[in-house]
Amino acid sequence: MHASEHPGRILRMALPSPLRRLFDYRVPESWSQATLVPGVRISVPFGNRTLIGLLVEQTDNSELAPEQLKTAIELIDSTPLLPDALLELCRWCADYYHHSLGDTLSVALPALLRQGHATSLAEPHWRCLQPLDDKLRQQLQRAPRQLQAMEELARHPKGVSQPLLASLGISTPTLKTLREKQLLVCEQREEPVHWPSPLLHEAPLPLNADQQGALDRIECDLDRFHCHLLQGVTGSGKTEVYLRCIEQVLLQGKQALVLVPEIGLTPQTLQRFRQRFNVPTAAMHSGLNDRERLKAWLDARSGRAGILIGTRSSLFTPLLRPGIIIVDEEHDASYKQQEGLRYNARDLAIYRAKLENIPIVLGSATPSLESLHNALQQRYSQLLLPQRAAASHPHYELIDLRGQPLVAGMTPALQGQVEQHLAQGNQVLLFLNRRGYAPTLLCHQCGWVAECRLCDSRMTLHRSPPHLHCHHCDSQAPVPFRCPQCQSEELYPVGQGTERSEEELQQRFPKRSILRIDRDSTRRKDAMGKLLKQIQRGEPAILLGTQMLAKGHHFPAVTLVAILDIDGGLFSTDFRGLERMGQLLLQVAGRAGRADRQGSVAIQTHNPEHPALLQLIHQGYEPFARTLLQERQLLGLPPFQYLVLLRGEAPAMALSQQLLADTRQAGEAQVQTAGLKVSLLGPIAAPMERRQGRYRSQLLLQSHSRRDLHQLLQVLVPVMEAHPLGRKVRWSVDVDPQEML
DNA sequence: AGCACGCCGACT
DNA sequence: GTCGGCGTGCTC
Ligand SMILES: [Zn+2]
Ligand SMILES: [Zn+2]
Repeated sequence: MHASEHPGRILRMALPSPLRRLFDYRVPESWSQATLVPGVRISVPFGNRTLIGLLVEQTDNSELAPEQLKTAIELIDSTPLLPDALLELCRWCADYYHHSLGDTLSVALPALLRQGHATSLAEPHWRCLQPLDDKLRQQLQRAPRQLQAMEELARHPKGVSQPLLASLGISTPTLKTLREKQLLVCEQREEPVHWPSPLLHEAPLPLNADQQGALDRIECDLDRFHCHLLQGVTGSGKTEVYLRCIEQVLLQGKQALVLVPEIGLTPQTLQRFRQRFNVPTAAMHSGLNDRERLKAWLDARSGRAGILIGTRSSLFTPLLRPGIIIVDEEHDASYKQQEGLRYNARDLAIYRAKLENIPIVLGSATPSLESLHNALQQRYSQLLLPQRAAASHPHYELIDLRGQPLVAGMTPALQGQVEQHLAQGNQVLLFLNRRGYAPTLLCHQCGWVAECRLCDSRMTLHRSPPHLHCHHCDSQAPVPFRCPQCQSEELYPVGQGTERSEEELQQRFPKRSILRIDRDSTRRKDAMGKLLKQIQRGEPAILLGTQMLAKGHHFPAVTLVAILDIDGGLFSTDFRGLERMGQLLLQVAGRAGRADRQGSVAIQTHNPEHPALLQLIHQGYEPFARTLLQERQLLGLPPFQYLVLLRGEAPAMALSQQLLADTRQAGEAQVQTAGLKVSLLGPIAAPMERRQGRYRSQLLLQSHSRRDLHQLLQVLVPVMEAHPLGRKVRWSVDVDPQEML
């Protein structure tokens, strides 16, 4: 330890680098001490480049000798970019997921701030200085562009921002000309921070008794940390409860953070919030450009926005006066990041609520087993919304596929039902979770199947346009005309994808409109909107689609939902397979039924006796989930024990196996010496050994104790970092893994 | 991760 | 002779 000659003159920085440590710098002589608070951005020399990092703390001693330290370059902020709570959240997150703090902060901050952009988005505003009278019109008669600009600005005497004017086709040179004529003035302006009143734009909907009960419970702990699990079936009015909670929070002058799944942030969702409240609602989703993202972030931080709605990474957005966090569809897998910093936004949201001492509401019709377990253990309050606001519970029916002749993947019985519902003027939704034409292309003569060059998987056959496509690595290939093995021309598609079902449905129901909704049919911009519009008209139609159809959208004219093949979900290799199946099934089923009549749900299966499936449809989600919880307990799986998955992938299997085997050995030694209660399983080859040309294997750590797991990783991560194979093998630490694949 | 350095094969 | 492959080391 070296003491510096000037106390407090060493800057401990988190830098955007995967290195899991902090870096010390000297303060330039010229800087004043006063403004150096943790959380400000500072640019520093790093190797032979310059990086922008965040100040973590100031100290007067360093592991390194003073002459080994470089001097910081530039102080970018006078006030911290992130408030204490957010800094603490990022520190905790980096620690819990064993990630570098600098990289964690990079995930938390909008790209423009990482690059050093200012924390204000003041825009030039133009305002007119003279009324646009006839005399002035006369003067500008021969300058139509200038006249257009004056007309626009005369309509908005308070001024209009330059980008908005540009979008109306009014160019900056035109405006500058008018300024020279003393007709306009330009000023830098930021939007006001105060909220318009009244807060409400429209009156809230009346609540039923259950909704009121849930709201009362949440309101009674509005000023402190508490976690609520709001469990309500589709159509039970969860969103209205959210809106009423938010209203209370806004009335106290505080803000709300609403997290939604990746595909949940539809224009309709946003509209619902903006229609209810006059207070600005900021949205953050993948469709924003860097500037729009920064604007939303700054609006939340400054308190300008009363509500921030966003997907996973919005969790890291600071709020000036945090009041509540809502996690909608809390069971959704998209809350877990699947690469880099593998955080779970739902779990971090709970920790954030604790830090900020505010309530959090987890909402779902089909809660994750983790959250349900916590509610059953009384760690969360469980708020039930059992009734569907309008329609009654749908009617479920299992259809045995065994030995049945199929057309478009449907048994004769199901075809009959479809016909019947269409004839009554209703819509029918067919769910098939498989894109493309067929999952396999097979040679009838020799048994050859089209496989991916880079993965241990089969290529999916697509017809429009014709090609083979690997859904695991995105590689594509032309459809062969002859079998590459035996030259036969008898190449047959095997299995049923949405494209093929669409084709067969058109033959089976030639007079009906068939609307296919999957990633391929909605790829073009606007295509989704068009399809939704057509569905919303309510004319009889068959809607055929994948997961996309199940999430977010409501189809009031649908009275029959059919799941063409549930069996894939019943026998997944992943331990969450059944949980996922149940959640997806109920989510799809929730599309059935309208206000005035009961909906039907038909489920086709080769396993009509499957106990979990029977329990789900006869007793509902919670009994089904309780059974799964018992199984998890017996098997030592989450939420009863905790898991960490160490993954490795390399150009050869031996490399990643070796790294993980050595890691395991180091782990066993540590378990011995430190007396940790952790089991190490593996390394084993991943369920799909080769993916994108890389061989993958994994080492599983399992324990009753999060503390022991954490302590073990504290040793193992440096072992992997220092291992000579740690470079050749791409490895990652996945705490609380979502998928084992 | 990024970037430099350095050591070997194969090209003008 | 040098151009460039990637193994190795380092980043306050
Ligand atoms: Zn063949
Ligand atoms: Zn592939």
